[in-house]
Amino acid sequence: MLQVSYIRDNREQVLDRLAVKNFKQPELVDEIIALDDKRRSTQTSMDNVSAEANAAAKQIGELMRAGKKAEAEEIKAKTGAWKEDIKKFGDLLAATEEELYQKIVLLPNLPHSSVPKGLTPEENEVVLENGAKPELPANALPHWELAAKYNLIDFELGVKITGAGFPVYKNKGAKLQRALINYFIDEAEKAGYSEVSVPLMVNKDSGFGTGQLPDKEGQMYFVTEDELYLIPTAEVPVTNIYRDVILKADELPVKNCGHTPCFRREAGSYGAHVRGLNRLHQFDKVEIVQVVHPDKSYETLEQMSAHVQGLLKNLGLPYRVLRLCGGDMGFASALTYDMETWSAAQQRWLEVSSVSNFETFQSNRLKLRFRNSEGKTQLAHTLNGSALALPRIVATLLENNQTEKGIKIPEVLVPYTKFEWID
RNA sequence: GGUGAGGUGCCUGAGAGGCCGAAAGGAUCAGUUUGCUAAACUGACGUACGGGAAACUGUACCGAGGGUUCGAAUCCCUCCCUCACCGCCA
Repeated sequence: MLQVSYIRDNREQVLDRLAVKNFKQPELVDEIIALDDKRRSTQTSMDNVSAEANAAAKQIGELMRAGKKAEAEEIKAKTGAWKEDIKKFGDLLAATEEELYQKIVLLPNLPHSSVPKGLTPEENEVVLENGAKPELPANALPHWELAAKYNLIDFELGVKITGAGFPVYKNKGAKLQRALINYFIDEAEKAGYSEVSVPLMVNKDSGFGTGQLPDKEGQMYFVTEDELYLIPTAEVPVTNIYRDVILKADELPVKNCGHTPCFRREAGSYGAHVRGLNRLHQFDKVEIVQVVHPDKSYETLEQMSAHVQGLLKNLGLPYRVLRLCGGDMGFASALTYDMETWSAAQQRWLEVSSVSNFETFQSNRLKLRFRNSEGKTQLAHTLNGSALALPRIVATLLENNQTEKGIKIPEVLVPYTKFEWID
C-alpha cells in the first residue's frame, strides 16, 4: 500500500511510475488526493468540536464540585448539539477513510526507475546469463519421464491421494528434496540469515500485511471453518513476524530464512507447460527475507540476487537473471529479479527464484517501522526472495545431469544426499 | 469441547466515573558522581492522525466493536484472544 502523504506530495511522479506498470486507472490518484483532503478537513472539524465538548465536560465537573449546580446545568444543555456534530463528523470521517482505503489498496507499488516499460514476459530485460547450456544426447528425457524411470516421483499416486499437482516423492527423489532443503538453509545461514520455522496457515491480517489480500485471494487455499489461509510462500508468515513492530535502528538489517511447503491453487493453469514439476499446487521452498534501512534496500537486493546466483552456480545449473518489466512485475514489488534455469530436455527457461524489493509497500500495511537517527518512527523496507524453490531445481537437475550411467548429483549436494548417482 | 481467571505502555503492575495518556518498579537512553566495572543520584522515555516553518498544539487510543453519561481504562452489552484446570490427543 502506498502512503497517501507521498501520493499527495508527488502526484506527477506517481502517475509517471504507475504508467510504467501499465496501470489502467490513473484517475484513481486524483480521487485519492481529493478523498484525503476531505478526510483531513473532516478530522479538523471533528477535533475542534471534540475539544470544545471536552473543555465543557471538564468545566461541568469543576462546577459540580464547587456546588454550582445551576451553572453546570446551563452548560450541559449545550452538549447535545456537540454530540450530534461529533457523531456526524465521526461517521463521515470513518466513511471517508474507508473509501480512501478501498481506493488506495488498488494502487500497485511504484516501480523503481530501472524497471523497463513493457507488458509481457518477453519484454523482461535479460541482465545476465551464466553457465553453458548442456548438450544432451538425442534420447534425453524430460524430468517427468526420468522421475518415472528411476522411481523418484509418483504423480499418479499424488492424484489418488489428493489431486493433480500434489506429487509423491519417493526413494532418492525424496532424499534429493531433503538434501536441497538442508543445503539451501545451510547456505542461507552462512550468509547471515537466521532460520525460522513458521506456521503454514495464516490469518487474514497476515494475508493483508504482505499484500496477498485482497489482490490474490483466489490463489490461496482457504480453510473456511477457521478462516485461515494456507501460505502461498513463507514470505507471508516470516514477514508478518514484524507486523506492528518498531525496530531499533541497530536491529537492522533483519535477516531470516525458512523452509516451508507452499500451497497455490493456480486456478486456470493447464496444459503442456505445467507438466511434471513445472507447476504444482504444493511445493517446497526456502525463502530469504530481509527488513532493512531504506537507504540500503537496493544494495541488499543485489546481495540477495548474488546469493541466489551463488546457489545456482554451485549446483552447476546454467541460469539467467531477468529484470522484470512493469507489466510482468508483482503488485507489491518495486523491483524484481527473476532467476531462471535452463531446462535442457524441455529446451526452455524455468523460473526458480524471484527476488524483490518492496520498499515501504508491505511495511506500510504491516506498520513495520524503525526508529531513525532523529528518534522518529519510519517505515522500513522489506525484501524477499526464493533461495530456492525446489521443484524446478529438481526438474533441471534431473534433465541436465542425465547420462548413460544415470543422473549425476552435483558435488555440493553429495554430503547431503549421501549418494553420487541416481541410477 | 467443559469450567474458571484474565487482557492497561518495552516488561511487571496499580487505577474501580472527572484531578488519568494513565501510579510505582524494572528495562532503555542522556547527564552527574565514583580511578575502571558495578552502584548511587538527576532527567528523558507510547503510538497514530490533524494544525503549525518551528516551538508547540488539538484529537483518538487502556483487547475489538457498540451503549449509558455533560464526562468512561473504570459501568452495561456483544465479540475476540490469552492463561489455568479437566476431557481428548500427535
